[in-house]
Amino acid sequence: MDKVDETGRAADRVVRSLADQIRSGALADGQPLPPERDLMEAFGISRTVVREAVRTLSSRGLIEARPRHRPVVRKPGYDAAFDAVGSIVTHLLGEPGGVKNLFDTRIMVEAALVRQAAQEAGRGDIAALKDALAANGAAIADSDAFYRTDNAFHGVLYDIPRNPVLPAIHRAYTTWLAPQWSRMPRLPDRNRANYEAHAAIFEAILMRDPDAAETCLRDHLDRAWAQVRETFGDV
Amino acid sequence: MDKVDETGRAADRVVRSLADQIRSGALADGQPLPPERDLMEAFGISRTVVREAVRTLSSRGLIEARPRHRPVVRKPGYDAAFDAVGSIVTHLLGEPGGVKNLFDTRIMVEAALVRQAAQEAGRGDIAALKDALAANGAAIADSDAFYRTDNAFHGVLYDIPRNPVLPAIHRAYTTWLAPQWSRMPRLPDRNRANYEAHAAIFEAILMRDPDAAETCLRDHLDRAWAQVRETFGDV
DNA sequence: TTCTTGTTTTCGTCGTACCAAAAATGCGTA
DNA sequence: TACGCATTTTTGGTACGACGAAAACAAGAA
Repeated sequence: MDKVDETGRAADRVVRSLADQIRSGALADGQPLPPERDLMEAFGISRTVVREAVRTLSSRGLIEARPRHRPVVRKPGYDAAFDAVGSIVTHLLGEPGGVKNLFDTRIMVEAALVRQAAQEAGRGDIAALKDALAANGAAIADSDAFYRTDNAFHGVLYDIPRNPVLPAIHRAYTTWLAPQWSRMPRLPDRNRANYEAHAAIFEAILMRDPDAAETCLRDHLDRAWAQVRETFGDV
Repeated sequence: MDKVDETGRAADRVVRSLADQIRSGALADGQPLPPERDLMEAFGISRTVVREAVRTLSSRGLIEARPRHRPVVRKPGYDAAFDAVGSIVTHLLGEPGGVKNLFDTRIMVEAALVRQAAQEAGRGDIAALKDALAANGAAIADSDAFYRTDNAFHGVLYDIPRNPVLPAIHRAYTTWLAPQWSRMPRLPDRNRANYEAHAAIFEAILMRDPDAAETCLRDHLDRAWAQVRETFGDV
C-alpha cells in the first residue's frame, strides 16, 4: 500500500504528487508552495528535480510562479485552462488565417448563444442584457468605455446558459483578440453602429426570435470582421 | 541591434529564443532538438537552465520529449493547443459537474454545426456524411467499430466549415470524454438507436432543415447524456 | 546486406556552491 | 505600545562537476 508511483521521470512523479495535493486541498489555494529545499527532502530528490517539477506545474497553471518569489498554489478553474494555451494560441494567431479561424469560431459560438438566449433567457437574463445594452449606449462617445461595455454585453450572452466553461471562453476570446481590436481606429460612428447592432440583437432576443437574433449577431460580427480586414488586410 | 532579451529568468529567454526558431522554421518540425550541451554553449548558460527551458517548451507543446530521448521539435498546430490543457481539463472533469459542463458545450457546438451543415453543406460534404453514416450502420454489431464510426460521423460535421480549429475541438472532445464512454456498457440496441439518430440528423441536413437537424442532434446527445447518468450517476 | 556487438553520446539525477532578492527578525525611536 | 528601519536568515536562480544508464552510432561478423 501507499506505493509511490514509479512511472516516468522523477520530476513527473513529483508533479503528480503535488498536483494531487493541490486538487485535494492539502495545498490550499493562494498558499505558497513549500520551499524547494523542503520539497527535496520530503520527496527524497535533488533540487534539480524539484525545480523541474515546479516549472511544469507552473506551465500547467497549477501554481503561479513569479521570479524570485515563492510559487503560489492556484487551484485551476476553467480560466486556467485557457491561460495555459495562451502562448500557443498567440503563435497560431500569427500565421495566415489564424485570427480569422478563431474569429469564425467565435461567430459560431455566439450565434448559438443568441439562439439559446432567444429561446431560454429568463427575466434576470433579459434585465442583465438590458442593463449591459444601456451601459453600452451611454459609452458611445468614449471609445475605451465603449470597448469595455461592448465586451460586457457579449459577456452576458455567455452567462445565460449557466455553464462556467462559457464565460471562460469569452474571456479567452477577448484576451486573444484584444491585440487586434486595440489597434483599430476609434470612430464614434462605428461605436454607434455597433451599439445599434447590439440593440437589434437584444430586440430579437426579447421577441424570442432565434433566427432574427442569429441574423443580427452574424451581421454584427461580420461587419466587425470587415473592419478588421479594412484595417489590417489579410490576417 | 541584435540585443538579447534580458527580461525575466534566463530559462525564459532561452524558451523564447527556441520558440522563435521553431516558429520561423530554423528548427524544422520533426527534427530533434540540439543536445543540451550544445544549447548551453550556444546560449552561454548552464545545463540547469537548458533543462528548465526544455521542460517548459515540452509542456507548451512545442517539443515532444520522451524520457531519455532527444526532444523532437513539433510545430504547434491547433491540436497542440488542446493537448497543452489536457492535464488541467482532466482535473476539471473530476470535479462535480465537470463532465456535464464540457458535454453541454459539445451539444451547443454540434447543434451549431448541424445547423450550418443543413444550410451550407456542399455535395462533397453530403457524400462524406453519407459514407460515414453507412460505415456507422455497418458497425452496429461491433461495439468497438461502432464507437469509431460514431466519432467519425460526428467528425465530418466538424470538417464541413473548413475551419481547422473545429476538427481540433472534435479531437479534444473525443479524447477528454473517451474515459466516460469507454466504461459504458456495450449494447447493440443502443448502437442501433444511435445509428438511427445519426440517420435522422443526416436526413434533416439533406432536407436543408436546420431546425430539424438541431432537434435531432440535441435529442441524440441528450439521450447519450442520459445513458451516462444511468451508468455513473451524477458526474 | 543484415544482424550483432562494442563505443560514444546524451539524458536523468545528484551534490555543492554562490549570489542576490525576498522574507523574517530585532532593535531603536516616537 | 506600536511603528519604521537596518540587519540577519531564508530562499530562489544559476553555475559547475560528476556518474550511471539508456540511446544513438559505428564497426565488424554472419
